[in-house]
Amino acid sequence: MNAEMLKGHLDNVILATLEQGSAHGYAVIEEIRRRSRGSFNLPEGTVYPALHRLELAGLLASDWVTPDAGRRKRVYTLTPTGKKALKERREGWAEFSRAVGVFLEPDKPWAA
Amino acid sequence: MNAEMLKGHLDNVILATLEQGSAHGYAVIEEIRRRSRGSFNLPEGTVYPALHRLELAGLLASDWVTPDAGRRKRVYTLTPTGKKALKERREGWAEFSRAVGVFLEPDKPWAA
DNA sequence: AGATATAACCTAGCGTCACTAGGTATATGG
DNA sequence: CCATATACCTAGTGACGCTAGGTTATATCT
Repeated sequence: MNAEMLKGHLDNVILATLEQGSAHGYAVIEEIRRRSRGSFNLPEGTVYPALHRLELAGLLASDWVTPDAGRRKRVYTLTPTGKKALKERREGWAEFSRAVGVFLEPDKPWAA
Repeated sequence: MNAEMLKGHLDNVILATLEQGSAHGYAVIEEIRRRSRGSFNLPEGTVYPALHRLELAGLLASDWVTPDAGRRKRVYTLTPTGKKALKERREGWAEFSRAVGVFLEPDKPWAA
């Protein structure tokens, strides 16, 4: 599974991760690795810019949190716009994966 | 369904299209549109460079065909290397779509 | 005859984006 | 003291789908 595949899908994965609850960047990376069972082991240089992009686009909001121990964390939360976007992107993914499946999943009946 | 999604998947779609039989570039475009039921309506500037790329990589071979009427066509055929690559890429797609599904298909049981 | 449309090919340049590689700061365990 | 893990950041690179423009050939409509 090469890295190029993720292009255009990373944002959706991040939004879906934060749908389960707010989290800081590093935790997002770990949660994506966990839920994907290791299929998505994303470097920070991939995720941090994506988070900034999504905040700039208004789909996420962030708050700096200073814990008693350890360094500052930036906690991201899905905005209402982000929730709406996620819903639309789910439909986009459904159409996309269905279409690709026609070509790459020949065992399925719809592969005409 | 935005265009960025296709990145890293177009090659696989093309290989799978030519698995059904050799075809020239323009026909590949039409066949992809047909099989995807219009989801993939790809411009020539997307498909032709991809075909050249795949031939350069040894996954496709091409022959110029001069018909009685009309202009010359370049007919592409899957090479043995291409067939093997397609098989691997099918597995890559299976893993990828499973992993994304965890995030974007919450109705499915595996979405833990 | 001229205009338009479709089939069929091509490529230079653009923008997006995941990734590499490097940096900073805080805490813990050997 | 040094390595490891946590936690953040960004400049630059490379890959690639797409835009926009071009060429050649046949058919159709005015």
